[in-house]
Amino acid sequence: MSSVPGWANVDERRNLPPALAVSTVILGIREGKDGGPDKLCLPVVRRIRQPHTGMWALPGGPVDPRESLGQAAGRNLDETTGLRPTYLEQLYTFGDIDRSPTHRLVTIAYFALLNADQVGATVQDDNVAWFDIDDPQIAQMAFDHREILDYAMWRLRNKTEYGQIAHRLLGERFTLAALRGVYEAILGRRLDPANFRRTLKSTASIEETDEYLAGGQHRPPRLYRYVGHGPDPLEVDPLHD
Amino acid sequence: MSSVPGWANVDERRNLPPALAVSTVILGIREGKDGGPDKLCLPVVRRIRQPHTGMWALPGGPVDPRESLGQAAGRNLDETTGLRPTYLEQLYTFGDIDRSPTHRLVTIAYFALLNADQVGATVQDDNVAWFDIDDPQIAQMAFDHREILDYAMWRLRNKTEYGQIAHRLLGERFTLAALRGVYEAILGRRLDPANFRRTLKSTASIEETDEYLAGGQHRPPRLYRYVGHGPDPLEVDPLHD
DNA sequence: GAGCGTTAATGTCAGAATGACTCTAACGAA
DNA sequence: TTCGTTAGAGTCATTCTGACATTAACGCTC
Repeated sequence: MSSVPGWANVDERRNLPPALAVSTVILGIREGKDGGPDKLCLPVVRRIRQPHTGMWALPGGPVDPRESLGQAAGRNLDETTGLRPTYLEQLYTFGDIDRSPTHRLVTIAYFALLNADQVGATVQDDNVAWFDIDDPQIAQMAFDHREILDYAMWRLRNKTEYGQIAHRLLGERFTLAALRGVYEAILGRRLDPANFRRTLKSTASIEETDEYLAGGQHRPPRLYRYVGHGPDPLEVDPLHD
Repeated sequence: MSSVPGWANVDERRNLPPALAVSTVILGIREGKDGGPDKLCLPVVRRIRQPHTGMWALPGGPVDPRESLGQAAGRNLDETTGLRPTYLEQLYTFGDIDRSPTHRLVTIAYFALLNADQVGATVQDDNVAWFDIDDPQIAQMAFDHREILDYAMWRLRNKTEYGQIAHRLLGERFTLAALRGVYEAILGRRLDPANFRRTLKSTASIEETDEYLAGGQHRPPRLYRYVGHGPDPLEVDPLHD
């Protein structure tokens, strides 16, 4: 383990308090190419400092003493990518001793969702890029960020209540086919359209509107709306679910 | 907000890095009194320092720079209560600005389980006590610890895989009735013994032994064993579930 | 030892939920 | 008008679930 300019060396850092940071996995959905299934995608930032210079990393940064953890996640996200997601939830805190080669770093990981028209709309910057979730270019990431991403996907797939999550990846109104695309992207398998319709119609959180999506080549699909509980909080607090 | 001896005052602490601590919700199970349902219970410690002096709090303490977060939780647990649980899992990180009246405090909450013969076996100390989960004496706790406890219960109830959790609250071998008692204590309602048996027999993680529990007044029940995946890790890492 | 009370363990049955599939409706394009 | 495609409703067999009945095996009492 080598000493890096600007950082305390190994012996010194043992007595420093751990640095506190937040990182965020931000997922959006993008239509599948030529009839393929929809894909989850995310923005990542290129590291311009030591360690892991040049590698892709999750957006994030230090926690200011005057802000809460959720606020820190939202602010860092805005500053590095210009994104303001509609959903933000705490994932897990990573604090292994050697997860950063240069100093002791404790990172609170967050999980965010973007609706369709925010996907791709980051600041113009060569150091920010979007990748599909299975793109080989992010098979390796800085620090343990690839593990954080895998954990986020695991959590997403094991959510019991999808209604909330699916509707935040789409807009205010959506077709059942679009919603099914979201489910298929998350679960990684095709779903029967008829059965999907039946089960979703039996859940109370989605209701049909009187509008139809015009302009398509075939029978126009009805638009649906998510009727969740209450307004959209910036941070979903699991204490009050 | 008053200045407390030994702590930085409000203006000063705004520029200090947040203090990092761990706290643990440790649950065990205890047989119901006179035929009643089994009860979940936990040890708590009395605060002997500012703030919230005299109130009950979750066991915990600061994170040492040389240990991982899980190690910090286990060590603090052992030092304050003498307990070494068979299961330890990270819950959530609490970091609101005003959760401590005296300083900025970020707490990583952990969740632990004890098997039956560890319940009540804490160090001899007037400042450690065991309470049933619904005991009015812990309706209020120091800091936001009551919210942490409520969140731990919510998480426990919403676990999809109970086999692992239930068996760690019992010993190596257990009867189906005892296992049902655990489920009933967690879910807070009675379960049909016949249906409970059926569903559990269909899960692969529990297998029957050739032994029976002797000494009872009625037909001796068969003993079962949990056949989990691999050895017991001190810290369950959700990345590799 | 026979009968009784209690718990262990198995069996049955109806209704709900689920997956695979068919059928009809409504659009644009040819 | 016909055709291809997607929207949306319906059918049916299988599985899952909750409620309840039945049999087995102990200790206890008489």
